[in-house]
Amino acid sequence: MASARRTYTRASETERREDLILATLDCIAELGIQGATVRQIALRAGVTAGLIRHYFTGKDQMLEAAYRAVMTGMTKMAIEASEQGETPRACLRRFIVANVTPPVTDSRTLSLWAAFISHIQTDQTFAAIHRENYLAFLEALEALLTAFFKERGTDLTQKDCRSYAISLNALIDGLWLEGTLTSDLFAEDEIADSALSSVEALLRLKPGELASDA
Amino acid sequence: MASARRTYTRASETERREDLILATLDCIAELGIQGATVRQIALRAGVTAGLIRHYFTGKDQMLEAAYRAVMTGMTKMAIEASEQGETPRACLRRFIVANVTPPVTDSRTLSLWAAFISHIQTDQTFAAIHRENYLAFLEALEALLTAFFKERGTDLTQKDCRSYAISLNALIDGLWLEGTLTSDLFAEDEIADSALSSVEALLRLKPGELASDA
DNA sequence: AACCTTGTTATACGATCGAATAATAACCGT
DNA sequence: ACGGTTATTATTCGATCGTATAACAAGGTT
Repeated sequence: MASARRTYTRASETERREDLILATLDCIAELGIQGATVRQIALRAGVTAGLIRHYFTGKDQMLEAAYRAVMTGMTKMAIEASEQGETPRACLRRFIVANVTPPVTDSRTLSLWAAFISHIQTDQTFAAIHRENYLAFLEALEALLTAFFKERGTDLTQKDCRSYAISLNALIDGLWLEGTLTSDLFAEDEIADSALSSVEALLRLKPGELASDA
Repeated sequence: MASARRTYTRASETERREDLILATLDCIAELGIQGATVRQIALRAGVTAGLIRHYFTGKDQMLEAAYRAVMTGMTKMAIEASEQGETPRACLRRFIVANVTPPVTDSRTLSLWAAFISHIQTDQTFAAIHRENYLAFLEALEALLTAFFKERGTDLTQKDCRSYAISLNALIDGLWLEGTLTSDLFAEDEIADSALSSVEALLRLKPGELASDA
């Protein structure tokens, strides 16, 4: 009566890592970071807990990998959206809207983001990951702004561009936060409309100069 | 050789609760929410772990109390700062600056804020606390805006006022976040200056109309 | 000064955590 | 088809978690 061992299939390293990271994110989003235990994660990934230490040196390293996955996923979605625009103006507009509408505004994503942010002060690696992504986002925004103003014929010092990027980034972050945390308080397109008209105001454009389809 | 018991002094209920909450916040800020265990909290509060359940029904309830303490503390500081202004314009300006400068921009506070935010999706009580404070902040901002525009003679529909408040709140939140998370990237007054000129832009004021001392 | 209330300590319990180790089965090269 | 490699499972370990309970001492009352 030897109890049979579980049957299993071997997976490629990248595939397995990905599964484990996704399972980690599921746990954090649904159960909080407290509920993201190696056992719970393994359960969701369909493996046993011991396997985690075969792919990561420990739980901490896996959390770091998960943080990277979340942040790069967010910026990637926004950048890809902007690349679908045909003019610098459309690119900028798409980038802004993408950041304050689904799938970027997602309660699950926010939950993950906040859980990791709270680790930045404690863990130096998390701080480094944050900085990487913050600077990448800022750079993307600066590039979009530069192209936009160049097309308009407005010349812009690099300093002003950076200053605009910081403000716009703050506004976008804030609207993303509010719109996601308190989504039931806002109408369908209220946040997106607010984002566009606010950006127009921040850049000292005329109303509709960025948002209108004309 | 009976081992002596610890000597202790009885404290008033409010005092003891406060100590325990402060100790909780210390733990979360320095060790992360994972490190905020009943034993560690009790250690910092100078009591033994069992006492916690004499003042709270459990650890969760104490965390909720701690969350309330953080949020009311933040909004209180900003509102008190605004009340020191003598004109509606000064009140608004002070309110904005207070939200993006110390002691509100404090890495410790941010750490606490994020840790609690990540619980909002999981715990309904945390969601309710968040909503209370968000709405209170929005109301305070709307009141400041109403007074400001009334003094200027600009009439403003309630809808526009709300819309402004949402945008301003987002900008303030975002700058608070960036300025605190990445404080070493910015010069002394860069964030505060950026906040004021951005608010001017958002409200479609002329540059300096809000910020200048004139 | 003896008593009563209760804030506080001390200790124990069961559950669960992350990590380590040994056994095993799946896949690959031959 | 077979043997070697190793990805994966299974099991165990010590530490630590939140909670429960009992013993105790501090401070007020009479």
